[in-house]
Amino acid sequence: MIANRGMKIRRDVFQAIADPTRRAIIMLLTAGALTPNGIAEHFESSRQAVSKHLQILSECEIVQQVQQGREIFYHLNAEKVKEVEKWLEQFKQLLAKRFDQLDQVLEQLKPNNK
Amino acid sequence: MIANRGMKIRRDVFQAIADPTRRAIIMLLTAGALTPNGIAEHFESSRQAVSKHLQILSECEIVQQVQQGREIFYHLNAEKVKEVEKWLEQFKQLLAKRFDQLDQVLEQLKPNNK
DNA sequence: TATTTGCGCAATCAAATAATTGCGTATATA
DNA sequence: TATATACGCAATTATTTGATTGCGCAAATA
Repeated sequence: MIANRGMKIRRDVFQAIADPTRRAIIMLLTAGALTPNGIAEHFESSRQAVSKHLQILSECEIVQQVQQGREIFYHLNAEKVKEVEKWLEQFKQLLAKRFDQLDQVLEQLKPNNK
Repeated sequence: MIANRGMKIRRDVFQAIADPTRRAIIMLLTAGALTPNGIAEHFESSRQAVSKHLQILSECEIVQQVQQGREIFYHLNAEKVKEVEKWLEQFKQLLAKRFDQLDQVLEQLKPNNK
C-alpha cells in the first residue's frame, strides 16, 4: 500500500459516536434542540469544549444548526445514526452465516450421521 | 470542569469501530479466525499496520489471540459488539419518547379537539 | 447608548492515532 | 544446522483530537 502517514480526517457517524461526550450530547438532543450553553449546563464541560464537539457533530451531519436571534439551536438529525444500525445489521448477518456453517458441521457430526 | 488537556486512552467498542480498517477487520473475522498476515492479505495494508489495529482491537477486547505454533490466530469476540447495539437501543428508545410527546401535541391540535 | 450575553474563530498545547522502518525471537522448513 | 517465516516490540513521524484561553462580533437587556 502506498504510504499514508498520519490520519485522514474522517467525518462519519462512527467518528461522531467515538467520543463519550458526543454520545451524551446526541442522547441529550433526542429530547429536543439546545444551545451550546444549554448543553454545557448538563455536563462538566466548558462551553468551548461542547462547541468543539458540536462542530464535529455538525461536520458528521448528526446535528443541524438553527439560528434564533443570538442563540443557535442544535437539532438532532436522527437519520444519520441509522448508518450505525446498518453496519450492525451487516455484522449480525455475517455472524449468522458463520453460525449456519457451524450448524451444518455439527449436524454432520451427529451420531446418527455416522 | 477541571482542565483535562489532551485525550485519555479510551479502549471501548466505540473506539474500536471508529476506524474503517478496524471495522473491515471485524467483518472479516466473522467468517473465522485469521493471522495478521492472513488479514493483511485481504487489504492494502501492511502487516505492521494490521498488527497495530489488532493490538487496539485486543485492548478493546473485541478480538482474542490464540497462539498456534508460530502463528497467532485472532478470534472475534462478537459479544462486545452488543454494547453498540445496547447504545443504539437506548437512543431509539429516547427518540421514540420524543415522538410520543410530539404525537400528543399533534393529537391536541386535531380539529375535533377544538 | 452602554453593558451583558451567546457564540464562533484562531492560536496553542499535550496526548493519542495511524502508519513506517528496523530489530529480535521463536517456530517451521530445507 | 542454516534459513526462511510469523510476529511482537520499540523508535520515529505526521496528523488528529480534545481541551484551553482569549478575542471579536452580533443580539438582547438595562
